[in-house]
Parts: sequence; C-alpha cells; structure tokens
Amino acid sequence: MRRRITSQDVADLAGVSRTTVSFVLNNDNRFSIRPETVEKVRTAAKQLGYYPNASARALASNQTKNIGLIISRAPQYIASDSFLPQIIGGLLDVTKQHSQGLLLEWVEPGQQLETYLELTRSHHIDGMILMTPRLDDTGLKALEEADIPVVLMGHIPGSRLHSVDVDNRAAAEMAVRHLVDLGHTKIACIINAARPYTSASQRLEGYKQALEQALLGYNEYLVREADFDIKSGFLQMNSLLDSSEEFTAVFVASDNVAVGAYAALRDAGLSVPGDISVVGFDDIPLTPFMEPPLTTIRMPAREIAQQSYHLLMRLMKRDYPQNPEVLLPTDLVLRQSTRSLID
Amino acid sequence: MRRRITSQDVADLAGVSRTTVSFVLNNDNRFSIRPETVEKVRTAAKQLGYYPNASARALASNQTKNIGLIISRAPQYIASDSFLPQIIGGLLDVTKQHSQGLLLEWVEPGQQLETYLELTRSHHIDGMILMTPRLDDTGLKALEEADIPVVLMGHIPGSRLHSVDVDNRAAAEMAVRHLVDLGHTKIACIINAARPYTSASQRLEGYKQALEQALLGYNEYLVREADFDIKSGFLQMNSLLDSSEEFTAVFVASDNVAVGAYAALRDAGLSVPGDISVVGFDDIPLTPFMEPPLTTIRMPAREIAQQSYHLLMRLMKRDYPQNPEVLLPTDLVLRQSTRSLID
DNA sequence: TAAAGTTACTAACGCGCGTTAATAACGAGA
DNA sequence: TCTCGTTATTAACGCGCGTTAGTAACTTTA
Repeated sequence: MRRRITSQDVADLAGVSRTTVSFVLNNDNRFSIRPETVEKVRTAAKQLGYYPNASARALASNQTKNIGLIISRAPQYIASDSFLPQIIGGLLDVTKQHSQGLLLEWVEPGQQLETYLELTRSHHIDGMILMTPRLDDTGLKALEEADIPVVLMGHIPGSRLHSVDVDNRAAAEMAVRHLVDLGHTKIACIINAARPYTSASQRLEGYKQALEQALLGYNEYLVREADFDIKSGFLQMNSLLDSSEEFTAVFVASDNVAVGAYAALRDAGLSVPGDISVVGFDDIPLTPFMEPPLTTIRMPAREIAQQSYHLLMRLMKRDYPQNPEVLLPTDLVLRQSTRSLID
Repeated sequence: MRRRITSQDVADLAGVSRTTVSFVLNNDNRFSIRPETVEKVRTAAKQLGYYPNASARALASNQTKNIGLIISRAPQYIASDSFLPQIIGGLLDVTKQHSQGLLLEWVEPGQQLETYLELTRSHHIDGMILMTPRLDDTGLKALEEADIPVVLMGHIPGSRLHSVDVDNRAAAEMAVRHLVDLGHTKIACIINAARPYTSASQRLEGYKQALEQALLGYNEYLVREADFDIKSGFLQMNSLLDSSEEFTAVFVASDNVAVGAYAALRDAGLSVPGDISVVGFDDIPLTPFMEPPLTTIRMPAREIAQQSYHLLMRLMKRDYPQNPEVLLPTDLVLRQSTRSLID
C-alpha cells in the first residue's frame, strides 16, 4: 500500500511550509497569502491528489464534522418506519451542502445515559439530533450539561434542551375536531405509540381536548395504543372492533398505523368512510395512494429535518436563540376517508 | 467548560503510566499486567468518567470505527423508500454489537468518483457498503484500488468488488413464471428503476427470460420504467393502461412502485386480481396489508444488511473469501394478487 | 536614514492516543 | 555473588493537522 499523502508532501512540492498549505486549503483569510503562492499550493495538492486526514483534522481542530442522528427505538421498529426516510432524506440533503457527515445511532431504553455519554465524551460527533425522544429517557439530564449541542426532534416538557417540533396536541385536536364537525360523536382513537413517547401522549391530549370542547365524554375503552408499525395498527383496530364499544370514526395518530387499521376494517367487511371515518397523522408518501386516500395531518418532515439541522448549526456556533423551541405548522389534508353524518 | 479527561489523568490517579492505561483499557493481552494494576486502572477510569477521544484514537490506530453506507440516489428518492429502513435497521443492529458507527452518505450521479475519493482518502470510514450501485458509476474503478474495503449491495458485472446480492434475474423469472403458470400470456412489466441500476436491468432480464421460456414474445411496448417511488408506479401503470396494448397481468419489480400501480388500476376501475394480476418484488412490510395482499418476491433485507456487514468485517481483517460474491435466496410469497386463467 | 508599520511566510507546539523498544524488578540457577 | 531469563512497566516517538507567536523582507512615514 502506497504511503499516505500528507500536507507536508504538498508543502514540499509547492516549495512552501506546511502552515501555508493549511492556510490556503482552509481558505483562512485571517492571513494574506500571495495569489501566486495560493495557486502553487492548489495545483500541488491537486497533482498529488491530497485529501486531508479527517481524524488528524478532528483531533487538531476539535471538530469532527459529523453530526449524529439518534433514534430512540430498536432496529426492528426502524425497519418498518415510513417517517424515518423522510427525515434522513431531509437531513442528508442539507448536511451534504455543509460537507458534514451524518452518523446514525439507535439507543435502547435503559441504555440512554451510557450511549449519550459515550457519544458526546468520545467526541465522535459535534452535535446530535435526538429523534422521537421518550419522556422517561434517563439520559436527558446528562445531555443538558453535555459539552456538545443537542436538538430534540420532538418536545420534552421541562427539558432545557432546544427542540424542533410541531404542536402535536393542537394538530391532533384539529384532526378530531374535523370528525366532530362532520357530526361524529363516537370517535375512537389509536395513538401511534406508547405513552412515554411524547408525540403519543400529546396527540392523545389533543384527542381528549377536542372531545371536551365538543362536550363529548372521554371513554377510555375507545382508546388503543399502537407501536409505530403497520401490524400494531391492524391488531389495535381489531381490538376496537372486537370490543362492545360503538364508534363511527377513528383518529389514528400515525399514517403507518392507519394502514394496518385500514386492513383490519376491510377484513371486518367495513368500508371507509362508509361505515367508519378515519383520520391519520403524518402524511407519509403513501397516503394519497391508499384506498380511499387518507385524510390526515401533514407533518412537514423535510422541514423538521432541515430546521433541526439549522438549529443545531446555530448551537454549534454558540448562537443561542432566545426561544429554545421551534414550532412548525401542520395542517389537515382533506382526502376521502371521512364522511359527514349530517345531511 | 471543564477540561477533557485524558488517559494521562487516569494514569496519574491510578499511579501508573499512560501506556499501562492504554494496555488495560484496550484489553491488550500481548502484555501481561498484574490483576491488581488492572483493577486500579479500571476504577480510576470509572471514577473520572474517562472516555477515550475517538479522533485521537483514530489518528493513532488508523481505524475510525465507522463504516459508511453510501446510497446512489438523491434525497428526494430516499424519502419515500420503504426498503432503505429495513437495510438501515439491519445494519444498525449489527454495527452496534461491534461498537461500530454507521455513517450515511448519498452520492449523485456524476459526482461518484470525487465522493468516493474524499470518503476513502480522508479516512472518514474504515470500510463502505455501496447500496443500489449503478452500472454507469464512474467511481467504481477507483474503489477497486482504494485502500479501504468495499462491499457492493447489489452486483456489477465485471467488477472485482465483493458483493452481496440476490439473483435478481432468477427471482424475476420466478415471479413471471408464476404468472405464466397461471395461464397469462400477455404480461406487462414495470421495472423498478432506470436501466443503469443493475437490479432494474437484471429484473428486466428475468422477465424476458421467463417469456422466452414460455415461448411468449417480448413486446417492448408492454414495458415501463419506474423510478423507485410510489408516484412513478402510478404514472407508469397509467401509461400502460393508456396504451393500446392488452395485458392480463403485470410484473412490477418493486413493491413500492406496485403500490402506485394498484392505485392506478383502482382509478381505472380495474380489479386486482379480477381484471389484472400483479406480482411485486421486495416484500416490504406493507405488502400483507395491501388490498388485495400482494404476491411478491421476498428480499431478505435484514439478511442482506447483515451479510454485507459481515463480509465487510472480513475484508477489513484482510480475510478475503475465495468467492467475491454472496448470493442470498429469494422466494415467491403467494398472496392474493394473482388469479388463474385456467379452469 | 532610521523608525514604524505592513505583508508573506514559517518554526514549533499541542491535540490524545497506540505502540515499540527499552528498563527495572525479581527470582532461579550456577 | 553473578548471570540469565521472565514478568511488569514506562519513556518516547509518531499519527497528520491547526494554530500561535514570531521572523524576514519590503514599504511607508518622519
């Protein structure tokens, strides 16, 4: 294997010092270098095919040029997630523009503290974005006093960490109010995930609040808890159907889960929206192609990703926004999965 | 900000040299260290909350402990991909076990060479897995003589690079033969992506071959080319329906694309499998929940991910398997999207 | 002409760790 | 007592780069 080409080689070829090479290649304009010298260095670097060693650079500059995307979920759940690719896509787009790397990591409940410490203290990354954080995350306090910037994609009440999120509660309320406005009074709910995921508990709150405003009673037997994936939607919808409770509409707090719910309804011989109206949440790419196309809350996934990144960038520059929380708008996308009971 | 804790601090506290600390914490058994010394070092490290600096370690050992997953596609296509999360999930699972990091990267056509050089020469990663490679990838030759291990997830004819793949051609042939066996003679095809993606051209080959074996003529007007995502499936199916060609079955070489095709068929008032039989490819988590459940070729996504990783690990240890190509089995998962024309 | 800038560059240190070659301690054998 | 292995430990170098403090040359001002 041929020897690595270092900046010394470039310096030798260009007939200057290594320092000058560094200044030129990093466009360090605190020092003025004669244009012809710049040219000499540039061509020498190109000629040798010089690429600065990332580790050495990280060590010297204390910047890895990598940011971490941490997913609070096990790989088997990641595999069937339709929302994740949108986030990753949005993130990859913008990280590449800033020639940053994206390091993926998942963390299992109970191991959070150790994982975060390792990631931050070992300095694998310059900053991290924490996806779908859990209320019971045992490592969040440690992150608050970590020496690297952190952005929560999602909100944790009481946390000092900066965050990017939508108003899940308000969005869910909007979804359910839509059903109420159509005359539905018996509205079931399948939340997207277990309560410790804040998006889940907040969406449930929105559901409750919409019922309350409509003077409809909250019936816990009409509520089920899914687990991110399609299958759990299928199972929970069946559980609702098997119960003795009556309902004419369901708010399913995740489109992915709603796909499973659709299947369960079909299997039961019920039509959407003929028998049951459904409103989803997320607006994944699939929803317009479902049968019938799903009325849902649009999550601005790409925007969430990019805003998270930009917020993280600001924090890395020690430029702290006065408001630690960025809230992005959602809206209700009307398609064909609901029908009016009022005529 | 408090000072970083270095191995020197641990050494001081434990009353030994930095070298000893290094030996102990890396379990370097080429040197025998007295058990009580080991203990002293371990407790000192724990007490101080010492985490070795990743960059320094990478620089000294010439190993970053990161592997790269490179996606040959733009972010907007990544966003609606249902296959990617399965690969990522499988990869994350196994990288974590080996305390390796996973660095995500995408590369746009035309920029491959530069991207690969930068990634390998800068030594951001110890090895890379190249997803959905393109035949016209201008950087592959450079990778063959790169100084880091590379695994192709997919096959490039004539490349010396190691690869993990399924036999796309044979799998596609199996899918189409299934339709032939059911009595279909006019079988359309929507391939998953443009020809330069080897999986696309290989699946098309399989389609042709199955027709040939059944003594059915190949009609290029029955073939369309999708673009990975759902919408392209919708558009291409409509294009088939708008043409004057007749067909009773379609082989859609990607489940994701098939979702769009389903929607187009529904919109045209055609039933699956009543009017048109459909066979897909991939077996994404959604397929059992489609209406009707899609008969498809199962891609062992998780296995592909993990085998790719293990192959990469072998290459990193300079342990080169005699056969550069790992082929994984596929099978046809029969569901309810095809019907027999023979009675 | 000397002093005081200004411009263009470099020597040298430090980042934190892995690792080799060398040393010290210690008992066994002669 | 002296030599010869072990065994346990360390001094010191190198990984490749960023960066500060400093030097040399060259121009401007008094």
